[in-house]
Amino acid sequence: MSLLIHNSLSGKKEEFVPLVPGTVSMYVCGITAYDYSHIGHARAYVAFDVIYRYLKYRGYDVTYVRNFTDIDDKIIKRANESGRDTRDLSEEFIQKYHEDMDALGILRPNVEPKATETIGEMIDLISRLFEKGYAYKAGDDVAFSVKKFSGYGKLSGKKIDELESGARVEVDDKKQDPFDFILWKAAKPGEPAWESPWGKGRPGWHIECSAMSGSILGDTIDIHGGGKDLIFPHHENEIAQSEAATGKPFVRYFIHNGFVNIDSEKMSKSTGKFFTVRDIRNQYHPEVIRVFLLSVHYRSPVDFSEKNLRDSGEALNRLYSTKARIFETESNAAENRQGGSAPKEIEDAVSAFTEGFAEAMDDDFNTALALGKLFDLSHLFNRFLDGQKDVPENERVSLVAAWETISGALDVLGILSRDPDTYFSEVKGLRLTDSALDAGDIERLIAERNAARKAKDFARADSIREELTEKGVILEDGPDGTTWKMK
RNA sequence: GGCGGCAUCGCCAAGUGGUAAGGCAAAGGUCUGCAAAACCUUUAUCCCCGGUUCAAAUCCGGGUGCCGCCUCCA
Repeated sequence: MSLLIHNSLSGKKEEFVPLVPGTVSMYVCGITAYDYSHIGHARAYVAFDVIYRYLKYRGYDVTYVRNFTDIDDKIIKRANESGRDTRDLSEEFIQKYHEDMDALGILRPNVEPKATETIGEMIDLISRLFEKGYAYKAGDDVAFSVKKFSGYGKLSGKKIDELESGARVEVDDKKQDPFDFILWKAAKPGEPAWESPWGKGRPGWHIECSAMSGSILGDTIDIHGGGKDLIFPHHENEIAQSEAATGKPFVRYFIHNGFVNIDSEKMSKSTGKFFTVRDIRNQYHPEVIRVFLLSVHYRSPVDFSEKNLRDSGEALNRLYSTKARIFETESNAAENRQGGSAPKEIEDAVSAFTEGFAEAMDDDFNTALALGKLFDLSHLFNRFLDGQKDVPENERVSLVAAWETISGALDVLGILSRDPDTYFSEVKGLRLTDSALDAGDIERLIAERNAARKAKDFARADSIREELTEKGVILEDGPDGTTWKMK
Protein backbone atom coordinates (compact mmCIF):
# COMPACT_ATOMS: atom_id res chain seq x y z
CA MET A 1 0.00 0.00 0.00
CA SER A 2 1.41 3.33 -0.93
CA LEU A 3 1.23 6.70 0.72
CA LEU A 4 -0.44 9.42 -1.30
CA ILE A 5 0.47 13.02 -0.70
CA HIS A 6 -1.14 16.06 -2.27
CA ASN A 7 1.78 17.84 -3.87
CA SER A 8 1.28 21.57 -4.37
CA LEU A 9 3.74 21.42 -7.24
CA SER A 10 1.35 19.35 -9.32
CA GLY A 11 -1.89 20.12 -7.54
CA LYS A 12 -2.54 16.39 -7.32
CA LYS A 13 -2.16 13.49 -4.99
CA GLU A 14 0.99 11.60 -5.83
CA GLU A 15 2.54 8.43 -4.55
CA PHE A 16 5.20 9.34 -2.04
CA VAL A 17 8.64 8.12 -3.05
CA PRO A 18 11.46 9.61 -1.02
CA LEU A 19 14.78 10.42 -2.63
CA VAL A 20 16.60 7.91 -0.45
CA PRO A 21 14.51 4.81 0.25
CA GLY A 22 13.52 4.51 3.88
CA THR A 23 14.43 8.04 4.85
CA VAL A 24 12.55 11.30 4.69
CA SER A 25 13.90 14.82 4.88
CA MET A 26 11.27 17.32 5.90
CA TYR A 27 11.43 21.06 6.34
CA VAL A 28 8.58 23.17 7.68
CA CYS A 29 8.62 26.94 7.84
CA GLY A 30 8.53 28.05 11.44
CA ILE A 31 7.51 31.29 13.02
CA THR A 32 8.86 34.78 13.12
CA ALA A 33 9.44 35.17 16.82
CA TYR A 34 7.99 38.50 17.84
CA ASP A 35 4.58 37.70 19.31
CA TYR A 36 2.48 34.97 20.89
CA SER A 37 1.52 32.03 18.73
CA HIS A 38 -2.03 32.01 17.47
CA ILE A 39 -4.43 29.21 16.73
CA GLY A 40 -3.38 29.29 13.08
CA HIS A 41 0.13 28.35 14.10
CA ALA A 42 -1.33 25.57 16.19
CA ARG A 43 -3.16 24.21 13.19
CA ALA A 44 -0.12 24.24 10.96
CA TYR A 45 2.20 22.66 13.47
CA VAL A 46 -0.31 20.07 14.64
CA ALA A 47 -0.84 19.11 11.01
CA PHE A 48 2.86 18.67 10.35
CA ASP A 49 3.31 17.01 13.72
CA VAL A 50 0.86 14.32 12.68
CA ILE A 51 2.54 14.01 9.29
CA TYR A 52 5.90 13.63 11.01
CA ARG A 53 4.54 11.05 13.42
CA TYR A 54 2.81 9.10 10.70
CA LEU A 55 5.91 8.93 8.54
CA LYS A 56 7.76 7.49 11.50
CA TYR A 57 4.87 5.13 12.25
CA ARG A 58 5.23 3.89 8.71
CA GLY A 59 8.85 3.10 9.40
CA TYR A 60 10.64 5.97 7.75
CA ASP A 61 13.72 7.45 9.28
CA VAL A 62 12.63 11.08 9.31
CA THR A 63 14.76 14.18 9.76
CA TYR A 64 12.44 17.03 10.58
CA VAL A 65 13.67 20.62 10.51
CA ARG A 66 11.64 23.64 11.53
CA ASN A 67 13.26 27.03 11.68
CA PHE A 68 12.93 30.21 13.67
CA THR A 69 13.09 33.59 12.01
CA ASP A 70 14.74 35.58 14.74
CA ILE A 71 15.74 38.64 12.77
CA ASP A 72 13.44 40.64 10.52
CA ASP A 73 11.59 43.94 10.18
CA LYS A 74 8.77 43.06 12.53
CA ILE A 75 11.14 41.91 15.24
CA ILE A 76 13.20 45.05 14.93
CA LYS A 77 10.09 47.20 15.01
CA ARG A 78 8.67 45.44 18.05
CA ALA A 79 12.00 45.53 19.86
CA ASN A 80 12.38 49.23 19.20
CA GLU A 81 8.91 49.94 20.52
CA SER A 82 9.76 48.39 23.82
CA GLY A 83 13.34 49.55 23.86
CA ARG A 84 14.58 46.00 23.89
CA ASP A 85 17.27 44.03 22.23
CA THR A 86 16.00 42.02 19.22
CA ARG A 87 17.69 38.95 20.57
CA ASP A 88 15.94 39.18 23.95
CA LEU A 89 12.63 39.63 22.24
CA SER A 90 12.98 36.75 19.83
CA GLU A 91 14.34 34.44 22.52
CA GLU A 92 11.37 35.23 24.72
CA PHE A 93 8.87 34.36 22.04
CA ILE A 94 10.76 31.27 20.97
CA GLN A 95 10.42 30.07 24.52
CA LYS A 96 6.72 30.93 24.64
CA TYR A 97 6.26 29.18 21.34
CA HIS A 98 7.87 26.06 22.75
CA GLU A 99 5.62 26.21 25.80
CA ASP A 100 2.52 26.44 23.63
CA MET A 101 3.55 23.77 21.17
CA ASP A 102 4.72 21.39 23.90
CA ALA A 103 1.39 21.82 25.64
CA LEU A 104 -0.38 20.81 22.46
CA GLY A 105 1.68 17.66 22.35
CA ILE A 106 3.60 18.75 19.26
CA LEU A 107 6.90 16.93 19.08
CA ARG A 108 10.05 18.95 18.76
CA PRO A 109 11.66 18.60 15.35
CA ASN A 110 15.13 17.10 15.09
CA VAL A 111 16.67 20.48 14.34
CA GLU A 112 15.33 23.97 15.01
CA PRO A 113 17.79 26.31 13.36
CA LYS A 114 17.70 30.04 13.87
CA ALA A 115 18.30 32.54 11.12
CA THR A 116 20.90 34.42 13.12
CA GLU A 117 22.89 31.22 13.52
CA THR A 118 22.85 30.49 9.81
CA ILE A 119 24.17 33.78 8.46
CA GLY A 120 27.35 32.21 7.08
CA GLU A 121 25.39 29.69 5.05
CA MET A 122 23.17 32.44 3.70
CA ILE A 123 26.14 34.51 2.61
CA ASP A 124 27.60 31.48 0.85
CA LEU A 125 24.36 30.90 -0.95
CA ILE A 126 24.05 34.51 -2.05
CA SER A 127 27.65 34.41 -3.29
CA ARG A 128 26.83 31.42 -5.45
CA LEU A 129 23.85 33.28 -6.84
CA PHE A 130 26.15 36.16 -7.75
CA GLU A 131 28.54 33.79 -9.47
CA LYS A 132 25.76 32.32 -11.52
CA GLY A 133 24.37 35.73 -12.41
CA TYR A 134 21.08 35.56 -10.52
CA ALA A 135 21.94 38.11 -7.86
CA TYR A 136 22.70 41.77 -8.37
CA LYS A 137 23.31 44.88 -6.34
CA ALA A 138 20.17 46.94 -5.94
CA GLY A 139 21.44 50.10 -4.37
CA ASP A 140 22.93 48.97 -1.09
CA ASP A 141 20.83 45.83 -1.07
CA VAL A 142 21.25 42.60 -2.95
CA ALA A 143 18.33 41.32 -5.01
CA PHE A 144 17.44 38.17 -6.91
CA SER A 145 16.51 38.51 -10.56
CA VAL A 146 13.28 36.67 -11.02
CA LYS A 147 13.35 36.84 -14.81
CA LYS A 148 16.67 35.02 -14.96
CA PHE A 149 15.14 31.95 -13.35
CA SER A 150 13.07 30.22 -15.97
CA GLY A 151 11.11 28.08 -13.55
CA TYR A 152 9.72 31.04 -11.69
CA GLY A 153 6.03 30.56 -10.97
CA LYS A 154 5.96 26.79 -11.19
CA LEU A 155 4.64 26.37 -7.66
CA SER A 156 2.13 29.20 -7.46
CA GLY A 157 1.09 29.06 -11.09
CA LYS A 158 1.80 32.73 -11.49
CA LYS A 159 3.36 34.30 -14.53
CA ILE A 160 5.65 37.25 -14.03
CA ASP A 161 3.94 39.20 -16.80
CA GLU A 162 0.55 38.67 -15.24
CA LEU A 163 1.86 39.63 -11.86
CA GLU A 164 3.09 42.88 -13.25
CA SER A 165 -0.28 43.76 -14.62
CA GLY A 166 -1.78 43.08 -11.19
CA ALA A 167 -2.91 45.92 -9.05
CA ARG A 168 -0.54 46.11 -6.18
CA VAL A 169 3.09 46.33 -7.07
CA GLU A 170 5.60 47.76 -4.73
CA VAL A 171 7.51 50.52 -6.47
CA ASP A 172 11.21 50.29 -5.96
CA ASP A 173 13.52 51.96 -8.44
CA LYS A 174 16.52 50.02 -7.32
CA LYS A 175 15.09 46.71 -8.37
CA GLN A 176 15.29 45.66 -12.01
CA ASP A 177 11.89 44.07 -11.79
CA PRO A 178 9.12 44.68 -9.29
CA PHE A 179 9.05 41.01 -8.35
CA ASP A 180 12.72 40.69 -7.70
CA PHE A 181 13.19 40.12 -4.01
CA ILE A 182 15.82 41.11 -1.51
CA LEU A 183 18.48 38.58 -0.60
CA TRP A 184 20.53 40.85 1.60
CA LYS A 185 19.37 44.05 3.19
CA ALA A 186 21.81 46.84 3.99
CA ALA A 187 21.82 47.84 7.65
CA LYS A 188 20.26 51.06 8.77
CA PRO A 189 21.76 52.85 11.76
CA GLY A 190 20.98 51.09 15.00
CA GLU A 191 19.83 47.85 13.42
CA PRO A 192 21.45 44.51 14.12
CA ALA A 193 23.88 43.76 11.31
CA TRP A 194 26.36 41.19 10.10
CA GLU A 195 29.43 41.61 7.93
CA SER A 196 29.14 40.45 4.36
CA PRO A 197 30.89 40.93 1.02
CA TRP A 198 28.16 43.50 0.24
CA GLY A 199 28.59 45.48 3.40
CA LYS A 200 26.97 45.30 6.78
CA GLY A 201 23.42 44.10 6.73
CA ARG A 202 21.03 41.29 7.38
CA PRO A 203 19.43 38.55 5.35
CA GLY A 204 16.17 38.86 3.47
CA TRP A 205 13.42 36.61 4.67
CA HIS A 206 13.36 34.03 1.90
CA ILE A 207 17.04 33.21 1.84
CA GLU A 208 17.11 31.75 5.32
CA CYS A 209 14.90 28.79 4.51
CA SER A 210 16.94 27.90 1.44
CA ALA A 211 20.14 28.14 3.43
CA MET A 212 18.93 26.19 6.43
CA SER A 213 17.26 23.45 4.50
CA GLY A 214 20.17 23.12 2.11
CA SER A 215 22.83 23.05 4.77
CA ILE A 216 21.03 20.60 7.03
CA LEU A 217 19.05 18.41 4.65
CA GLY A 218 20.87 18.75 1.35
CA ASP A 219 20.11 20.22 -2.05
CA THR A 220 16.96 18.23 -2.64
CA ILE A 221 14.55 17.57 0.19
CA ASP A 222 11.58 15.27 0.23
CA ILE A 223 8.94 17.37 1.94
CA HIS A 224 8.61 21.08 2.43
CA GLY A 225 5.63 22.36 4.35
CA GLY A 226 3.94 25.49 5.53
CA GLY A 227 0.69 27.39 5.44
CA LYS A 228 -1.07 28.03 2.14
CA ASP A 229 -0.20 31.69 2.43
CA LEU A 230 3.47 30.86 2.04
CA ILE A 231 3.07 29.49 -1.46
CA PHE A 232 3.55 32.91 -2.91
CA PRO A 233 5.92 34.56 -2.71
CA HIS A 234 7.88 32.78 0.00
CA HIS A 235 8.08 29.25 -1.35
CA GLU A 236 8.21 30.38 -4.93
CA ASN A 237 11.25 32.46 -4.03
CA GLU A 238 12.86 29.64 -2.09
CA ILE A 239 12.60 27.42 -5.14
CA ALA A 240 14.14 30.12 -7.31
CA GLN A 241 17.09 30.70 -4.99
CA SER A 242 17.83 27.09 -4.25
CA GLU A 243 17.44 25.74 -7.74
CA ALA A 244 19.31 28.64 -9.30
CA ALA A 245 22.21 27.94 -6.95
CA THR A 246 22.30 24.14 -7.08
CA GLY A 247 20.80 23.35 -10.45
CA LYS A 248 18.88 20.56 -8.74
CA PRO A 249 15.23 20.21 -7.78
CA PHE A 250 14.71 21.84 -4.40
CA VAL A 251 11.67 19.99 -3.12
CA ARG A 252 9.99 16.76 -4.15
CA TYR A 253 6.69 17.30 -2.33
CA PHE A 254 5.31 20.61 -1.18
CA ILE A 255 2.59 20.33 1.45
CA HIS A 256 0.43 23.30 2.43
CA ASN A 257 -2.11 23.47 5.19
CA GLY A 258 -5.35 25.46 5.10
CA PHE A 259 -6.25 28.33 7.36
CA VAL A 260 -8.11 28.69 10.57
CA ASN A 261 -11.16 30.81 9.88
CA ILE A 262 -13.37 32.75 12.17
CA ASP A 263 -16.89 33.25 10.89
CA SER A 264 -15.68 31.73 7.64
CA GLU A 265 -13.02 34.33 7.12
CA LYS A 266 -9.31 34.06 7.49
CA MET A 267 -8.23 34.91 10.98
CA SER A 268 -6.23 38.08 11.03
CA LYS A 269 -4.99 40.56 13.51
CA SER A 270 -6.40 43.53 11.69
CA THR A 271 -10.02 42.40 12.02
CA GLY A 272 -9.59 41.77 15.70
CA LYS A 273 -10.73 38.21 15.17
CA PHE A 274 -7.71 36.62 16.60
CA PHE A 275 -6.92 34.01 19.22
CA THR A 276 -3.65 33.08 20.83
CA VAL A 277 -2.83 29.51 21.70
CA ARG A 278 -2.29 30.68 25.23
CA ASP A 279 -5.85 31.96 25.61
CA ILE A 280 -7.35 28.88 24.07
CA ARG A 281 -5.29 26.63 26.28
CA ASN A 282 -6.83 28.26 29.34
CA GLN A 283 -10.25 27.20 28.17
CA TYR A 284 -9.86 23.94 26.37
CA HIS A 285 -7.84 20.86 27.02
CA PRO A 286 -4.91 20.50 24.62
CA GLU A 287 -6.18 17.16 23.37
CA VAL A 288 -9.54 18.75 22.65
CA ILE A 289 -7.76 21.33 20.54
CA ARG A 290 -5.99 18.54 18.69
CA VAL A 291 -9.21 16.66 18.05
CA PHE A 292 -10.80 19.86 16.82
CA LEU A 293 -7.94 20.54 14.45
CA LEU A 294 -7.71 16.94 13.24
CA SER A 295 -11.42 16.56 12.61
CA VAL A 296 -11.00 18.51 9.39
CA HIS A 297 -8.65 17.58 6.58
CA TYR A 298 -5.44 19.59 6.83
CA ARG A 299 -5.88 21.29 3.47
CA SER A 300 -9.41 22.54 4.13
CA PRO A 301 -10.22 25.63 6.09
CA VAL A 302 -11.35 24.97 9.64
CA ASP A 303 -13.77 27.28 11.37
CA PHE A 304 -12.79 28.20 14.87
CA SER A 305 -15.77 28.65 17.16
CA GLU A 306 -16.77 27.89 20.69
CA LYS A 307 -19.41 25.46 19.47
CA ASN A 308 -16.93 23.52 17.37
CA LEU A 309 -14.48 23.29 20.25
CA ARG A 310 -17.23 22.10 22.57
CA ASP A 311 -18.35 19.47 20.11
CA SER A 312 -14.80 18.21 19.89
CA GLY A 313 -14.65 18.18 23.66
CA GLU A 314 -17.77 16.03 23.87
CA ALA A 315 -16.36 13.71 21.27
CA LEU A 316 -13.09 13.27 23.16
CA ASN A 317 -14.98 12.71 26.42
CA ARG A 318 -16.73 9.84 24.78
CA LEU A 319 -13.46 8.28 23.68
CA TYR A 320 -11.92 8.68 27.10
CA SER A 321 -15.03 7.21 28.72
CA THR A 322 -14.56 4.12 26.61
CA LYS A 323 -10.92 3.96 27.56
CA ALA A 324 -11.85 4.23 31.22
CA ARG A 325 -14.32 1.38 30.92
CA ILE A 326 -11.73 -0.77 29.20
CA PHE A 327 -9.20 -0.22 31.94
CA GLU A 328 -11.78 -1.05 34.58
CA THR A 329 -12.02 -4.51 33.08
CA GLU A 330 -8.48 -5.15 34.21
CA SER A 331 -9.52 -5.12 37.84
CA ASN A 332 -12.80 -6.87 37.15
CA ALA A 333 -11.23 -9.74 35.29
CA ALA A 334 -10.47 -12.62 37.61
CA GLU A 335 -6.79 -12.83 38.34
CA ASN A 336 -6.55 -16.52 37.79
CA ARG A 337 -8.25 -16.33 34.47
CA GLN A 338 -6.06 -17.29 31.54
CA GLY A 339 -4.82 -14.05 30.08
CA GLY A 340 -3.99 -13.93 26.43
CA SER A 341 -6.23 -13.10 23.61
CA ALA A 342 -9.28 -10.91 23.65
CA PRO A 343 -12.54 -12.22 22.23
CA LYS A 344 -12.55 -12.66 18.50
CA GLU A 345 -15.01 -9.87 17.82
CA ILE A 346 -12.75 -7.44 19.64
CA GLU A 347 -9.63 -8.69 17.91
CA ASP A 348 -11.35 -8.31 14.57
CA ALA A 349 -12.49 -4.83 15.44
CA VAL A 350 -9.01 -3.83 16.49
CA SER A 351 -7.38 -5.11 13.36
CA ALA A 352 -10.09 -3.52 11.23
CA PHE A 353 -9.32 -0.26 12.93
CA THR A 354 -5.59 -0.58 12.44
CA GLU A 355 -6.10 -1.24 8.76
CA GLY A 356 -8.67 1.49 8.36
CA PHE A 357 -6.45 3.92 10.15
CA ALA A 358 -3.51 3.26 7.85
CA GLU A 359 -5.75 3.46 4.81
CA ALA A 360 -7.08 6.83 5.90
CA MET A 361 -3.67 8.22 6.72
CA ASP A 362 -2.18 6.84 3.52
CA ASP A 363 -4.68 8.93 1.63
CA ASP A 364 -3.04 12.29 2.09
CA PHE A 365 -3.16 12.11 5.89
CA ASN A 366 -6.93 11.97 6.23
CA THR A 367 -7.15 12.45 9.98
CA ALA A 368 -10.87 13.17 9.90
CA LEU A 369 -11.53 9.74 8.45
CA ALA A 370 -9.07 8.16 10.87
CA LEU A 371 -10.92 9.73 13.76
CA GLY A 372 -14.17 8.35 12.41
CA LYS A 373 -12.68 4.84 12.46
CA LEU A 374 -11.72 5.40 16.06
CA PHE A 375 -15.32 6.17 16.98
CA ASP A 376 -16.44 3.01 15.27
CA LEU A 377 -13.99 1.07 17.38
CA SER A 378 -15.07 2.82 20.54
CA HIS A 379 -18.62 1.89 19.70
CA LEU A 380 -17.72 -1.79 19.39
CA PHE A 381 -15.83 -1.82 22.66
CA ASN A 382 -18.79 -0.25 24.42
CA ARG A 383 -21.20 -2.69 22.96
CA PHE A 384 -19.06 -5.61 24.06
CA LEU A 385 -18.64 -4.10 27.51
CA ASP A 386 -22.37 -3.73 27.93
CA GLY A 387 -22.76 -7.40 27.10
CA GLN A 388 -20.19 -8.25 29.75
CA LYS A 389 -22.51 -6.91 32.43
CA ASP A 390 -24.45 -10.16 32.29
CA VAL A 391 -21.32 -12.25 32.69
CA PRO A 392 -20.28 -13.41 36.17
CA GLU A 393 -17.47 -11.34 37.55
CA ASN A 394 -14.88 -14.08 37.51
CA GLU A 395 -15.45 -14.66 33.84
CA ARG A 396 -15.15 -11.10 32.65
CA VAL A 397 -12.54 -10.37 30.12
CA SER A 398 -9.79 -7.82 30.24
CA LEU A 399 -9.62 -5.77 27.07
CA VAL A 400 -6.61 -3.73 27.99
CA ALA A 401 -4.21 -5.69 25.83
CA ALA A 402 -6.47 -5.27 22.82
CA TRP A 403 -6.65 -1.54 23.43
CA GLU A 404 -2.92 -1.29 23.73
CA THR A 405 -2.37 -2.70 20.30
CA ILE A 406 -3.78 0.51 18.87
CA SER A 407 -1.60 2.79 20.95
CA GLY A 408 0.77 3.32 18.03
CA ALA A 409 -2.05 4.69 15.94
CA LEU A 410 -3.28 6.86 18.78
CA ASP A 411 0.22 8.22 19.20
CA VAL A 412 0.19 9.36 15.61
CA LEU A 413 -2.87 11.46 16.33
CA GLY A 414 -1.40 12.42 19.67
CA ILE A 415 -4.55 11.74 21.64
CA LEU A 416 -5.85 9.37 24.32
CA SER A 417 -2.46 8.73 25.83
CA ARG A 418 -3.46 10.08 29.22
CA ASP A 419 -4.93 8.11 32.03
CA PRO A 420 -8.69 8.76 31.77
CA ASP A 421 -8.91 9.97 35.36
CA THR A 422 -6.10 12.39 34.69
CA TYR A 423 -7.78 13.62 31.55
CA PHE A 424 -11.15 14.12 33.20
CA SER A 425 -9.69 15.92 36.16
CA GLU A 426 -7.65 18.17 33.89
CA VAL A 427 -10.80 19.02 32.00
CA LYS A 428 -12.62 19.65 35.25
CA GLY A 429 -9.85 21.93 36.35
CA LEU A 430 -10.18 24.03 33.22
CA ARG A 431 -13.94 24.31 33.47
CA LEU A 432 -13.75 25.05 37.16
CA THR A 433 -11.39 27.93 36.59
CA ASP A 434 -14.12 29.40 34.48
CA SER A 435 -16.84 29.03 37.08
CA ALA A 436 -17.28 30.17 40.63
CA LEU A 437 -17.19 26.62 41.97
CA ASP A 438 -14.37 24.71 43.47
CA ALA A 439 -13.97 20.98 43.75
CA GLY A 440 -14.35 21.01 47.53
CA ASP A 441 -17.82 22.58 47.33
CA ILE A 442 -18.88 20.04 44.79
CA GLU A 443 -17.62 17.09 46.78
CA ARG A 444 -19.41 18.41 49.84
CA LEU A 445 -22.71 18.71 48.01
CA ILE A 446 -22.30 15.23 46.61
CA ALA A 447 -21.74 13.83 50.09
CA GLU A 448 -24.82 15.65 51.31
CA ARG A 449 -26.84 14.34 48.44
CA ASN A 450 -25.72 10.79 49.00
CA ALA A 451 -26.68 11.04 52.66
CA ALA A 452 -30.10 12.23 51.57
CA ARG A 453 -30.39 9.38 49.11
CA LYS A 454 -29.52 6.87 51.78
CA ALA A 455 -32.24 8.35 53.94
CA LYS A 456 -34.55 8.12 50.93
CA ASP A 457 -34.98 11.86 51.01
CA PHE A 458 -35.09 12.02 47.22
CA ALA A 459 -36.57 15.49 47.14
CA ARG A 460 -33.49 16.83 48.84
CA ALA A 461 -31.20 14.69 46.67
CA ASP A 462 -32.84 15.95 43.53
CA SER A 463 -32.62 19.55 44.53
CA ILE A 464 -28.88 19.18 45.02
CA ARG A 465 -28.56 17.57 41.64
CA GLU A 466 -30.51 20.42 40.14
CA GLU A 467 -28.40 23.00 41.85
CA LEU A 468 -25.24 21.43 40.49
CA THR A 469 -26.69 20.94 37.03
CA GLU A 470 -27.41 24.63 36.86
CA LYS A 471 -23.78 25.28 37.59
CA GLY A 472 -22.74 22.89 34.86
CA VAL A 473 -21.86 19.93 37.03
CA ILE A 474 -23.11 16.54 35.91
CA LEU A 475 -23.34 13.74 38.44
CA GLU A 476 -22.99 10.10 37.60
CA ASP A 477 -24.07 7.52 40.19
CA GLY A 478 -22.12 4.36 39.63
CA PRO A 479 -21.55 1.14 41.54
CA ASP A 480 -18.47 2.66 43.16
CA GLY A 481 -20.14 5.87 44.22
CA THR A 482 -20.84 9.17 42.61
CA THR A 483 -18.53 10.85 40.15
CA TRP A 484 -18.95 14.22 38.57
CA LYS A 485 -17.85 16.16 35.57
CA MET A 486 -18.32 19.57 34.10
CA LYS A 487 -20.63 20.05 31.16
C1' G B 1 -7.86 42.04 -13.37
C1' G B 2 -4.84 37.14 -12.93
C1' C B 3 -4.59 32.35 -10.40
C1' G B 4 -6.63 28.71 -6.94
C1' G B 5 -10.15 26.38 -3.56
C1' C B 6 -14.92 25.18 -1.65
C1' A B 7 -20.57 24.25 -1.74
C1' U B 8 -22.78 16.85 1.49
C1' C B 9 -28.48 15.93 7.40
C1' G B 10 -30.06 21.52 12.45
C1' C B 11 -24.33 22.24 13.25
C1' C B 12 -19.17 20.07 12.24
C1' A B 13 -17.41 16.58 8.70
C1' A B 14 -15.41 11.97 5.46
C1' G B 15 -16.36 10.33 0.79
C1' U B 16 -11.15 6.95 -4.40
C1' G B 17 -18.30 6.23 -10.76
C1' G B 18 -21.77 1.60 -8.38
C1' U B 19 -25.96 3.40 -5.33
C1' A B 20 -24.36 8.68 1.28
C1' A B 21 -18.40 7.18 7.38
C1' G B 22 -18.14 9.55 11.90
C1' G B 23 -18.90 13.50 15.81
C1' C B 24 -22.28 17.13 18.11
C1' A B 25 -27.41 18.20 18.78
C1' A B 26 -32.56 15.98 18.79
C1' A B 27 -36.48 12.06 19.53
C1' G B 28 -38.15 7.11 21.38
C1' G B 29 -36.59 2.72 24.12
C1' U B 30 -33.34 -0.35 27.79
C1' C B 31 -30.91 0.82 32.43
C1' U B 32 -31.72 4.31 36.93
C1' G B 33 -35.29 6.20 43.24
C1' C B 34 -34.59 10.42 39.52
C1' A B 35 -30.55 11.28 36.37
C1' A B 36 -25.91 10.66 33.79
C1' A B 37 -22.95 7.32 30.93
C1' A B 38 -23.46 3.26 27.74
C1' C B 39 -26.40 0.35 24.45
C1' C B 40 -30.61 -0.21 20.71
C1' U B 41 -33.70 2.55 17.19
C1' U B 42 -34.88 7.01 14.12
C1' U B 43 -33.23 11.58 10.83
C1' A B 44 -29.84 13.54 3.86
C1' U B 45 -29.64 11.61 -2.64
C1' C B 46 -25.27 15.48 -1.86
C1' C B 47 -26.21 24.50 -4.41
C1' C B 48 -28.88 25.00 -9.51
C1' C B 49 -29.13 23.64 -14.91
C1' G B 50 -27.37 20.68 -18.76
C1' G B 51 -24.06 16.58 -20.57
C1' U B 52 -21.00 11.80 -20.57
C1' U B 53 -22.11 6.75 -18.60
C1' C B 54 -25.61 0.68 -17.72
C1' A B 55 -24.40 3.69 -13.28
C1' A B 56 -22.18 10.45 -10.70
C1' A B 57 -21.95 13.61 -4.42
C1' U B 58 -17.90 11.78 -7.22
C1' C B 59 -16.21 13.15 -14.59
C1' C B 60 -17.32 17.46 -18.32
C1' G B 61 -19.77 22.32 -19.53
C1' G B 62 -22.62 26.55 -17.78
C1' G B 63 -24.66 29.21 -13.72
C1' U B 64 -25.11 30.99 -8.44
C1' G B 65 -22.85 31.70 -3.72
C1' C B 66 -18.69 31.75 -0.33
C1' C B 67 -13.38 31.88 0.58
C1' G B 68 -8.10 32.37 -0.36
C1' C B 69 -3.42 34.06 -2.90
C1' C B 70 -1.41 38.08 -5.97
C1' U B 71 1.29 42.88 0.39
C1' C B 72 4.08 40.75 6.35
C1' C B 73 1.34 36.22 7.45
C1' A B 74 0.70 29.18 9.54
